[in-house]
Amino acid sequence: MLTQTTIRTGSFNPTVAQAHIRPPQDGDDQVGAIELMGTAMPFARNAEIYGENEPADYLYKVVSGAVRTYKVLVDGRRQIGAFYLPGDIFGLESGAEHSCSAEAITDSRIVVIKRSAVVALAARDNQVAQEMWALTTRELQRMQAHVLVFIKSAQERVASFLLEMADRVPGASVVELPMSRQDVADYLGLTIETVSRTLTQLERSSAIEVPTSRRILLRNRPALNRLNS
Amino acid sequence: MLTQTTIRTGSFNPTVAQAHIRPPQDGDDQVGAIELMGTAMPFARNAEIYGENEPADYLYKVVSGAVRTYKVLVDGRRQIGAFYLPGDIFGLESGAEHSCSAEAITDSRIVVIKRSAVVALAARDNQVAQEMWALTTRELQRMQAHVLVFIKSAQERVASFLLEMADRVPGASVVELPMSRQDVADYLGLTIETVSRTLTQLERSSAIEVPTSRRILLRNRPALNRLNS
DNA sequence: CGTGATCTTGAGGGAATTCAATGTCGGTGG
DNA sequence: CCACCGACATTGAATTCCCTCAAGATCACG
Repeated sequence: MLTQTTIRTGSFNPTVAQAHIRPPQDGDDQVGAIELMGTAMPFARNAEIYGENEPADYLYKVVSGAVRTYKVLVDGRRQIGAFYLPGDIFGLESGAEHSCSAEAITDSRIVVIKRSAVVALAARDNQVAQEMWALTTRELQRMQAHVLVFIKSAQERVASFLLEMADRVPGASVVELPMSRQDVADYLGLTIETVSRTLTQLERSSAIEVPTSRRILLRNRPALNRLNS
Repeated sequence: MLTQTTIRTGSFNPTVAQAHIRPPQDGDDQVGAIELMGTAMPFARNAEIYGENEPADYLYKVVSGAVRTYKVLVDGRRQIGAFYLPGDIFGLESGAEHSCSAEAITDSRIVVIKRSAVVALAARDNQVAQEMWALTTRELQRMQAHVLVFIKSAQERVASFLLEMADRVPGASVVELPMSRQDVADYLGLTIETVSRTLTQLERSSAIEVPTSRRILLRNRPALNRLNS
């Protein structure tokens, strides 16, 4: 028994509206044709978007907010597989059923796309089919990269995480974390205490600055990159 | 610094033969149309099949033998992402370049398929396009399942591994491991010593039997499943 | 300003690693 | 056939890094 995590209460399981055309908006940047189908839905903080083993009839795209996907063991240990930020598409990991659960980290707006619509479109338009394949491949690469954190020390894991988050908002060297320490811990395979202590260490060594718990300044990227191995 | 692994010498980088039609053979079971294109190539034990960041012009299918895909950190720590056995297709994790390296674990025969041929086929035949997407999705699911081992104890990791391997040769409750303890360790995020000790523990508790180091009998599946959480 | 949720810090313990030595197996050559 | 060798595996002892348990600090919110 390693990490013991209190199980969160996912509370909100939406009845999904019909797909229809909508005008483009912010968060539209990852895929061409696909983003035009579907309708943005609000999800409250900690609301469940879908559950593991539920039928996977939809794909999802974050418009605003943030999402975590995760699996839990029977005893409550939780492993977060990925965080999704505005512009990201998720729900690709599914065959007939979702292989993970997904929850909104903060209040979020999410475009919900009927999978069958995408499949139908892909059947007519090979461009779309290729895009879906490519998108899934990119997700697979992301996972394979993520697995590397688990052979790293706590310092290295946290440094990798900060750099990873920083790279997702290009240019800025201030990281605004939407997720709690517990989320970070469950993403990195550490405990909340170790994450906290490690951030303090990094701050003491002047690699970062932590003005508020959710805002982190990268003061010395080379140092962090060195830890990133 | 956690696991330190001696870096293996991948030595053999094949010049790949032209794709052409060949009759079906053993190991043909995962995909319909795709397996008919390409030609089986021999790879020696520990030979490199492809390297990380090499252009990804081919897909691969194991006919006989076994393959590992992995990433290494600069200091030599290695994380194995997956093992592939006869019938399995690998190399899907690639965009333009491979995101992992791949090596033959034992002497192997591997069908090498020109990616462009698959893409061309997929462009004409939506069935094929769907199949490729589905195959990549399954790979993604496999990875997501694998990530769960990293929140488990050593006993749980080894038990999971044995059950996973056993499920890939349905029916048999004897697992014939093609890979070394080091490979297992780098797959599970443990050290070789911990893997060894854990197997001994499991044997002492009568959950398994280890007649030779590469052959493992599952004596008490319920006990192993309990550890699998 | 109290209350709960979240985060930080400390002390102590434990599981896995590290380091080191011994054991086993398969092959090769005398 | 057996002795030797190297690769691989097992076992032991000591260490370390992270976890657990516990207390206190900070923050958001009513």
